[in-house]
Amino acid sequence: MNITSNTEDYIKAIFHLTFEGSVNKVGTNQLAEYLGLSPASVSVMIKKMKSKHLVDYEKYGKISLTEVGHELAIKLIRKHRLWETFLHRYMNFSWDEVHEVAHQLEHIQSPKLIRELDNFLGNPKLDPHGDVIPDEEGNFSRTIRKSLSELEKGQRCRLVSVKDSSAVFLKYVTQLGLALSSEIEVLEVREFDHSMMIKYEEKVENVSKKFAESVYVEVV
Amino acid sequence: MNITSNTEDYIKAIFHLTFEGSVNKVGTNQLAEYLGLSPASVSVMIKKMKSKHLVDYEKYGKISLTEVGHELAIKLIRKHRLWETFLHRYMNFSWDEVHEVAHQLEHIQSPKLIRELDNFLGNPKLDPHGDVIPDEEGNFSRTIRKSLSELEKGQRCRLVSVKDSSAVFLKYVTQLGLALSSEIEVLEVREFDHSMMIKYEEKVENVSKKFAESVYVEVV
DNA sequence: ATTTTTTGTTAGTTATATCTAACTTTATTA
DNA sequence: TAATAAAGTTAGATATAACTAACAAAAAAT
Repeated sequence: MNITSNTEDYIKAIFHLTFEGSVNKVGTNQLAEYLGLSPASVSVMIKKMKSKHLVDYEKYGKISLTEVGHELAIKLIRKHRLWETFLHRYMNFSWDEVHEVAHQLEHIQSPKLIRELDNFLGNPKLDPHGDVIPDEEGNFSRTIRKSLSELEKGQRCRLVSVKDSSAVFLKYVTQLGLALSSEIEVLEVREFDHSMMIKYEEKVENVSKKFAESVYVEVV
Repeated sequence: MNITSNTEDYIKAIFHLTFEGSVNKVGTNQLAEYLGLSPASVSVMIKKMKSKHLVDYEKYGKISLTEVGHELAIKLIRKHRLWETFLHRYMNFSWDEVHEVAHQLEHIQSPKLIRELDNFLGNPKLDPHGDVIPDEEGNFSRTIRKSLSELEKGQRCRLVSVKDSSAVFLKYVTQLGLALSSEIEVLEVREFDHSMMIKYEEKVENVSKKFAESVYVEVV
């Protein structure tokens, strides 16, 4: 019973939508939307994954990972984030370029390679987006992260990670002149659309609610 | 018209059997044998590859790579050998461990990654098995290599590369105490089975014809 | 409570890539 | 040259994983 790289994509997707999301179960349509596939394809695939004991699922019900599926997901996250770190540090990839290639690299099967890579990188704790890298046993701190949108007028914070790893979003962040560790002050929060006026490094910019929700911060 | 990683395996196999072999065309059965597949599967696949202009082929005829196929093969060889070098130098992989993982890594699609990797490694000319790494333009010196089996009694040589990259063979070479650059003296060549008695670093060993054919040397 | 909307499933098709079994062509040998 | 052996092909089946179209169940709204 070997797991294809396709199945790995499903496992990771379910993990992101459940464990890392706000709910702990996900529907087939929602999963299909996330993966960019038709609900029909997902429906069929989930049935196969159930027979492989990777997911808990009943017809017309919601999907969640089994213990085995959960462990596989964490291993994949670990691989993905270690590769991202490698690409960023040694291959001169910007933080908006790492995701796509790391997505390919995470499917490489070689426990030794991952152990050695982790060691080569000095057992990093965070990836280029500020996300925690699980250790070899799958342990990792689950810090309850606060998004910029939760702050109020006058509060100051430091950018610690991003919710969205897509190139379009990260390019925008970079273009604004923001990066991990940037210190931000909330100058104004508009009641109308929850957009914010923020100040950082002598710059003053207006950002949307959607943007503020995609940025994780640590209040200082 | 995108090329699957499966098709890439066929291209590399044809390259190894033709350009790197003694003939310049190969039959479906021979290719099937090399790839560990049934002749039927290969027959079907080659037809598809012909329609994609990757191979020259006529029914019941022999297979050879087109210009496009040849260029793709060299790119794959370049990727494979750069990854082998990386694994050997930085990930503590022995020369018998690199092949399998490099075979997975060579399918990663990212021209930037390969450029950066090449640069990171200092544009290496040889991989851990002593094979030449093609440069970005696909150029590489094709030295006519001499195998140990071609030497006569009394000749001395230096091990420069190996014909076979399989773990079983490389482990045997290592076990014998041989490695790249080892200096070898041919003490005896048996007419009976062409086995050889060789001397290196104060050791005297008997090796088969098959072994001697799998080792490339430079006469000194 | 019934209709409508949303969500999810099944059936049938397609594409890739493999297999075995049966058949055909080419090459070798008696 | 005719029989045999080797090499190669085709047909039909299987597995994975996707799709569309049609249908069914659950949830929401009237």
